[in-house]
Formats: sequence, structure tokens, C-alpha cells
Amino acid sequence: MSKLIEPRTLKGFRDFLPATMIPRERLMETARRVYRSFGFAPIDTPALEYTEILLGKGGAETDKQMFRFEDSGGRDVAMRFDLTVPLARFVAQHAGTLGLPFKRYHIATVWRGENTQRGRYREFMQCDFDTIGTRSIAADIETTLVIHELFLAIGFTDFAIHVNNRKVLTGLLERLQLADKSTLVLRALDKLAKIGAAKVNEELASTTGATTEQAAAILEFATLAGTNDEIVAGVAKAVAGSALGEEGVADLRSLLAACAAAGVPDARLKLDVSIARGLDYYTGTIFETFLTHLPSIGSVCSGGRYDNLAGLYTKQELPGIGASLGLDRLLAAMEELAMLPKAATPAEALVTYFDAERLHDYLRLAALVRSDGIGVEVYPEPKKLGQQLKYADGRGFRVALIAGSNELSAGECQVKDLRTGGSETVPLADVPSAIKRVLSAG
RNA sequence: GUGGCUGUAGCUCAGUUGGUUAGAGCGCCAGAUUGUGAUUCUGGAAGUCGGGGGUUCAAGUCCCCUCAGCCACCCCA
Repeated sequence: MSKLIEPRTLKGFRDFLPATMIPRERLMETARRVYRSFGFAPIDTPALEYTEILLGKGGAETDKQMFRFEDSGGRDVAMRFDLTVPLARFVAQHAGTLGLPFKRYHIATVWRGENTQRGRYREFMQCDFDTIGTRSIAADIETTLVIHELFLAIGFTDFAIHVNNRKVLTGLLERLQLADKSTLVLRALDKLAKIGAAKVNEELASTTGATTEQAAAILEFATLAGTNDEIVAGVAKAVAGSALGEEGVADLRSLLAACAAAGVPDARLKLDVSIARGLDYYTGTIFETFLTHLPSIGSVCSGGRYDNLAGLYTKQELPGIGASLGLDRLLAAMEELAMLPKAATPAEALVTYFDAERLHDYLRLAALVRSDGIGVEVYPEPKKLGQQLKYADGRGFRVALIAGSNELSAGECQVKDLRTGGSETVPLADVPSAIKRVLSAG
């Protein structure tokens, strides 16, 4: 006899059991629904691309994280590590037929060969949406509103979209004559919340060679606090004189005003001048979204504006703005926050196989219920009723339909609410509406 | 990729200075209860002690390697 192969999965790659796949699919459906409601259209692209396509913008870091190999035809290929770079290639290739502005959403798996941690996997799903081909601040505003709507639709009320604008940072650095060090400064600032002002100060001095005055100015800027209005005022003062900086301030003002007018409460949209995003390609508005009750898991939805998305692939200048929901990270957070239902079945109702002679009646009953849009399963064996109810309860069914020959010969069926334990007996034709009553009750 | 912590039944964990057939609770299966699930009682199944190698008369316990998870750095969803 041959030796068994140990069943196992790769580091950072996971199986999804029904109990996690059900809420995962629900999240995707929610994201799709919200994106569509704002007019974003779905697209898809290949998981595998020519390495030169993906390598373009990222630099050494993404290079190291990519799953890259030679295919059997000798091509140098790699698996996509985000959905933005494939989008850039996609619009460069299809802008002609798509027309601009182009709004798309893309829900797909991406791969990064980095070290794993809670909420950080090597294979994970992103839910991106982007608006390509417009510089209008209206797109920035809409992006913010989509993120806000998305989290509400998922079921969160305690979250904060941190917003900033690269132009104000760049403006400040221009004034301080540190513009050429912007990436290093941004990296240091990004850590502010984590390591504190003193450490950031040290890092600024050591990596950028900033003088004490320069570092102090940057930190004073980054630690501006108060209401959004107060921070905007502080920022305006700090960048005064820099055309770019003043532009950024104006953008932030428009964004904040429009979102407030659209009903986004101040608590959920925070101007946070310390967020910077490591990625170089952002040029304007930038976002990071944090969960109030689990900030340690990091940003669960991030994005921003870029001036020229596809410059590597086309001469046509394509500005755009978008954001990415980290579905798997969010799911890990929801799991930890006990926000996920434990149901292991996607169906609401179970028809018990009570009387061995009545299978046809049960199948007919199930079809009737199903035709009303309710998920229903018929238990496959005429086992003891107690066991069938235990199965129904364990799997997370909400309703059990019980009918022995007594009920069936009277043309009736018992509809049992598995949460309360109560039940009512109704004519067969009324079973769907009785189930709906139970479902809407809780 | 670098460093640290962890790894015993499906789950949560116990396991004494290395010493006979590795335990508990919960869960699971069956019965008490041939028309009603989260109670009670009875019985039962289930463990390559993450994997491999080494030290030893003897390893779940010590050492090395490896795999995986978590934490920090890095970066990011």
C-alpha cells in the first residue's frame, strides 16, 4: 500500500469552510450591490500577467512579494499582487472602446509572497472600485461616499475614514526644501500613530537628514489635532505660499464640505494629515479606513487619487481615483469582533423526513417553499425526529417544517421556529408566508 | 525576508525533576425516549503528542532541522 499524502495547505493560503464562506460571499454581494448602486461596472482580468506588466511601477518591494515563475512556454509570468496595476494595463488596452470616464469595480483574488499574520495572507481577496479619466473633485467625493456607504451596508457604524491629501504634504516639503525626500518623510509619518512623535523625529533626522527645525515643522504639521475644520485651518497655515499645498487645502475643503452635506458624520470622516500610504503613485486625496473597535488590524479599505495611472502602458494621460476593500482582512476583523453568524447552511428551512412513505409530499412541499425564494433542504433520511431537529439546529437553520401523516392528510404542516422553539400548524399553501413571518421576527 | 513566541482528541486546555496502556471539559455518535432540538442519565468513537532526525535503558517532556499559526520589523488589504 502506498503512503498517504498529508493533506495540507501552503503558508498564507487557506481553505474556507461553509461557516466562513457564507459570510464571505455575503460580503462580496454587499460590495457588489453598493458599487453597482453608484454606477460602477464589473470587470475581470487574468490572475497571471507578463511580469514586465506587473513589475512596472511597484519597485523592489512588490518585486520581492510577487509569485513569479516561467511558464511552460518559457514566458516570464507573475500572479497579480493587486488589482490596480492590472487595471492600468486594462484601461491602456481598452480605453478606446470603454470611453471615459470609466467606472469599474473588480472583486478578485490577489497574491503576495510576504510573511503572514492575522488578517495578512498570501492569497486574499480585494474589492476595488475606481473612476478613471477625470480630475474632478466630484470623483474624490463620490469615492468617499462609496466607502462610507459600503461599511454601513456591511453592518458597521463604528469606523472612521481617514482622509488626507498628498498635495498638502508635498506643499509643506516644498516649503521646507525637502521635496526630494518626500518618500522617506511619508514613510516616517505613516508610523506616527504606531511609534509616536519622538521616534518619528529620530527617523526623520536619520533617514532624511532633516534639521531640527525641519523635523519640528513636519511633526507640528502631522500632529495637528481638533475638529476637521480646525485641522484644515492649521494645514492652510503650514502650507501657505506653496501653490500645490494650497490646491490640496482647497481639495480637502471641498471634500469635507460635500461629505458633510451628504450626511457623513464628522466622527466617520477624519482629516488625518499623518496618513501617507507607502505607495508612491498617489498624488492627491488618500484614504485609509479603520475599525474603531479593532484598530490594530490596520486599514481595511484604502485608496487614493493618482494623476497618471497607466503612464507605463500608454501615452494617453489617465487620471483616476479609487479604493480597495480588503475583504479577507475585514472578515478576520469581523470574526474577532464576533460579528459573524455561525450558520453552516445558506438555506433557511429544513423539511424533516418524518414519515418514510411521504417523501413525495416532502419534495413537493420543498418545491413550493423554494418557488417563493426561500432556501430549503429536505433531510435525506427518515431518521428520528429529534436527530433531524438537532441537525437543523446545529447547522443554523431558522425553521423546521414537520409533517407526519396526521398533518399531511389534513393538508397541513407544522412550521417550527428553531430559535424560540414555538410552532404553528398552517395549511400547506400558507407555509411560505409562515416561514417569512418567522424570518422577519428575528 | 529578519527576529521572537506557540503547536497535545473536532474545540479549549492539563500532563509534575524525561519513567509503565496520554487525561479532562465541551462537541460528536448511539441508547434511555418508535411525533419534536440547546436539560438529565448511560454507553461509545476519536490523539501520526505539527512533521523528521538526534541524545537516552526510557522523550509529549531535552537538542537540531523543518512545517504552520501568532507577534514585532518591513510593507500593506
